[in-house]
Parts: sequence; structure tokens; C-alpha cells
Amino acid sequence: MFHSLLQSRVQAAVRAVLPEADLALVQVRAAGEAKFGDYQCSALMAIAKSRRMNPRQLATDVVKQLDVSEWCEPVEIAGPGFLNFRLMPTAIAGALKGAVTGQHLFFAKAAQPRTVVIDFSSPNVAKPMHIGHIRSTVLGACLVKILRLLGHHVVSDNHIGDWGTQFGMLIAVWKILDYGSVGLFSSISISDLERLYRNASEQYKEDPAFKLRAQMELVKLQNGDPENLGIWKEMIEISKVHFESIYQRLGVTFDHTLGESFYNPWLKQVVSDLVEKGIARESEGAIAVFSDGVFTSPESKPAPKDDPFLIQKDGEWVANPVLIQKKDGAANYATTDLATLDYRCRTWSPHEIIYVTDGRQQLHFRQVFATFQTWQPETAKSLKLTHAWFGAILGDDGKPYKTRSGETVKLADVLDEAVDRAYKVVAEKRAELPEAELREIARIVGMGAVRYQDMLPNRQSDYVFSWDKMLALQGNTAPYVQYQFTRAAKVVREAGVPRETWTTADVALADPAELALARHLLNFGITLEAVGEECRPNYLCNYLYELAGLFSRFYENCPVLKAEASVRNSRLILCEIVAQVLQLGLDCLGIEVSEKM
RNA sequence: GCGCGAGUAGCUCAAUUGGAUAGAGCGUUGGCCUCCGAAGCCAAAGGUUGUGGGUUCAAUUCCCGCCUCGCGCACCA
Repeated sequence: MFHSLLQSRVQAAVRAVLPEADLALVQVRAAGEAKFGDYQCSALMAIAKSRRMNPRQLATDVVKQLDVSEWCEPVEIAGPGFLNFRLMPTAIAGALKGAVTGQHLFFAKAAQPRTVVIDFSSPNVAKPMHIGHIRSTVLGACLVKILRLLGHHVVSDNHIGDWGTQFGMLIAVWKILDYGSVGLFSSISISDLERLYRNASEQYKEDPAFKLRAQMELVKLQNGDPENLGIWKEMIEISKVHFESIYQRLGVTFDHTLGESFYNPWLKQVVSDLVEKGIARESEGAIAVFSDGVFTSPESKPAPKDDPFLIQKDGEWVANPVLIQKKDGAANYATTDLATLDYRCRTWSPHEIIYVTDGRQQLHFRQVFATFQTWQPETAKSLKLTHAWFGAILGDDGKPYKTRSGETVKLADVLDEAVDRAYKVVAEKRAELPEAELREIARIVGMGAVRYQDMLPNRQSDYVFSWDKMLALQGNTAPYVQYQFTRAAKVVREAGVPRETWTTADVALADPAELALARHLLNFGITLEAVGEECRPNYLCNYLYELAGLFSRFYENCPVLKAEASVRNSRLILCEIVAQVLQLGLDCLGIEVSEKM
């Protein structure tokens, strides 16, 4: 929209004044506050500084070369050298016209589409999905939607934990308790598996004989024993039924669900390849990747703080390697992730891979990424590896959110309770509506509230889970934004005039509330791009909250249906576009809207 | 010990990555339904951005020291 048009004009003007200036510095951004105009450019101060020029003089020279009169009021030079741009109401009205006639919705498809693999959700087999999985699932799903909307090619992959040492003990208990006997088989649920898991890990810790048996069962599984493979597959199927029920409720789908086990055939090869290339070596019986040379010759240069394979201990840099093979010969987490990374590059040739996991895995991913860069430098050059990590969900006590009895909180229970609580509110507010409709609204409000609460905080912060705050009807919450949508949609619905008659009308913006609302609409695209670049859906939450608030103020101050014909049509268009942007924006967050609520 | 985060209004959080007078909600105080849905709107009060330095036209943001909290640091994933 306008910011990119203005940006190229300013860049051209700067080039005319200073041909050798770095134009990449010249950015035009949405102004923080309305009194400074709609957009601002602060780059001239930086450029003037590096050249020891007077910034205001440079600004004056640039403005002389700058013609943006088709969109803006005369450009204002403010303070030490800001350029402030204020759009003319006619230009804003023109953009709204374009939107209502379907030419755009304030964003543009990427000029250079990228291929992006997004790895998210990743629950573990034999355990129910818990509260912690919501962040990865909801964040990842949001990134998938936004990047696709912006025209990128996205591959979503659910990297489920279906391989690992826990299956030894699980199979052992399964056999001891005879889960496989006829009749019992078809009725095993995820909660049975969970009990099995708890039972198994207790015995594993306390009973040496059981531990031995578990290890034996694991070896048999890994060597392809048909019985153990069958049990293992059964556990995966049971878990997948459970995962699917959650994903269906959340409206999340994946292009692929390639679990850890999928990469099993390549693990040995990854290890031997890394050893052959001298990247990994034997150490204390295991095979590990060490720092690439800095540690072994400390006199060459000081150890960089950002080397993930070094750590300072008692004033000296010592090795902090990553293990790719345990001394019993088995592969581990890093090995699987390296094989996965390799597979994804071979299969999809992505420009970027985004991993959405919790923050505790930061070191792990730094080590995996660094290993990959020395292992496959050519591929790594054109590949961006992003760890979009997030913080913990805490209870009122500031500790990880648990049930009263100290167990992890199951995701299914959270979703149920959100909908139940929403139902109570809806049933009270809209008692006249039929039961089925109340249920549907409660589902939309409850599910929306859970997601919104999760994406609103900066993802890197821990946040405190609060039922009251989540379903609050005011403030920066999903119900507030959803409510403003229903108001806007209802005005359009009740107008009772054929769409064609009002969409062909002129848009005239006069009231300050109309102008403020329209101006904010223009920033939808900038916001989507920022979310995609930084993996921060909270930008979108805040944008939509502001849009909803501006609409609400417009709604209070500017009658639509009762206004005279020309004003009425113009305001109808505003309502229609606001409804569209709110709906699409919420959809990017995975949140539905309702015509009534 | 080292690393990665966090510390902003009484509480829960923002601040588009160095921009102009640090913003919301809750809570508190006070207004607005004869008016398109009040799940709404308006107003007031509330701040030495943990702390001490530094960098510059400009610092919540970048650099250095210190304090508090969370997480991580070799065979779990």
C-alpha cells in the first residue's frame, strides 16, 4: 500500500541528492501517533550523521526532490529531521474503494514467494496432548496461514515423537498387562496409554528386573521384531486418533505427519557421514560433535561466545559437545533432527525452516543448526533456520500450570472448560436464542478465547493462565474483537439495499472517527508481513484489537443506517471492509466469527 | 560457574527492533442507553522502564558492571 509507494519515492529522492547513499536504510514506516501523520521516515538523520551533514538541511534537499502530492499533504520536516507524511482523505477513500470492489484487502502477495517448512505441534505418542502443546500448535498454525496468505509456499509438518527409549518400557508393560488380548484391544484409549506410561516409568525407576526387560524390548523393537513393531504401531494409532480429535476441534491440519521414526533408516548414515567428514568423533564411548577447531587450538583466537559447542568453566573455555550417538550405539534427539533437516532440504529445497518449540530447546537447536552448517555448507548458505521459541504457561503461583493435584493440564480439558464457561456467558446474554445456536456461539467464543490469550503475549514471555482474563468480554480479548465483527456485519446485513448500489457509491470520509478507522485499515498488510518475518502473532492481535476499538468509536459517533443516502453508503462500505479485515485477521489466528453473539 | 530469557502503572501485559509526550486492559473514581446490539463508549488518577555507568541529535530498545527471578548446560526428547 502507501508505505511502499512512499518508500520508493523517498529512495528515488535520496538517490537524486546523494547518489552513493545506502538506500536500504531508507525505510518508511507507519507513524506511531496520528499527530505525526500517517507515515514517517527517520532514515535521513542516520544518513546525515554518517556523512557529518546537517540532518535538517539534508531533509530539506530531499523533500525538494520528492513529489508525493498525488497521495499526501505537503511533506513536513519535523524535529531533528523526520519526514512526516499525511495522506489526503481522497487517497484513503480511493484505497477503500479498491478494497470494497475486491481489488485488494490492504496486503499484497510476495513478489518473490519463498518455500517455508514449518515444524510445529509435535506431541508425543502414548501421552495426551497437554496445555504446553497449545502454544506450538496455535502459533505454528497461524504462521502457516499468514505465510500462505502472503503467497509463500508452505509445507507444514507435525514431527510427532513416535520413536525413542520410552517404547521399551511401554511395550514391556503392555505385554505384562496383556493389553493385546482379544476384546480389550479395540477399546484402548489415550488415557489407558497414559496410565500405562505412568505405570511403566515407575517400574523402570524402581525395579531393576523390569528395567532390563524394557531395554530388551527396545532392542527387539529396533531390530524389527514383528510382535513389538505391531504393539508400537498400535500405540501410534491410538495416539493419532486422540491427536486428530484435538486438531479437528482446533481446525488445524498438516501437510505431513512424519514422526521421528520416519527418519530411522537414515540415522546410521548421518552418524557415519559426520564421522567421515571429521565433524564428529568418539568421546567417552559416545560419538559427539565438537567445536570446529577453536577449542582445540585456543591460542588461535579467543573462543567466541556464540559458539554453541563451547562453554566457560572456571574461566576456561571447555567443550560443550552435542551427542549424536550414545555409547550403547543408539541414536538420539540431535541425530533425528539432523536426519530430518537433511530430508527436508532434499525433499522440498526450502528457503526457510521454522521450528516452533518451547524455549528450553534453544541450545539444542543452536547446536543442530551449527552442525548442519559445517556438514552441508552449500545447502546451509541459502537456507534460513529459525527457532521460533516460546515461553512457559504458568499458574497463579508463577510455577508451570498444573492441576490442583499437581498433574499436567490436558489440552482437551482446557478446550472443554473454555467452551463451558463461554456457554454460561452466552446463555445469560442471549437467552432468547435456541439451544443449538447458543452451543455454536459458545464453541466459537470459547475456542477463540483460548487461542487469542495464547497468542497475545510476546511469545518469548512466560504468561500466567487465567480463565477470568481469557473470557473477559472487554479489553484485549477475542470476544471483544469478535463482538465488533458482529456489529459491523449486522449493520451491513440490515442495510437492506443491494450490494451493487452501495459499493458503486463514492467514499467520502469526513468525521475524525471515520478517518482514524480508515487509516488503520491501510496497515493490515504491514502487520501481516511483520508477523511472518518475526513469527510474532501478537502483532496481529494488537492490530485487530486496535481496529476493533476504532470501529467501536466510529460506531458510537457515526450513525450508518440513519444517515442520509450518500453518507450512509460511504459508511456502509467502511463497515463492510472492517468486517472483512476483522474476519480475515481472526482467521489468520485460527479464530472463527459469528453473525450473532 | 557459564549461557539464554525476563524485570515497564497496584495487577496482567504492549511498545512494529534506535524515534518525537512509554501505551492498553483489569482494578479505583466519575459520566453516557427514547438513539444501527451497552459483550459498548467517554473522562480522571496511576511511571526515575530493576540498578549504576557508557555510546548520540535521540535509549524501554545498543554496550559494560551489579541485583532478583525462570530455564538450560554428555548419552531424555
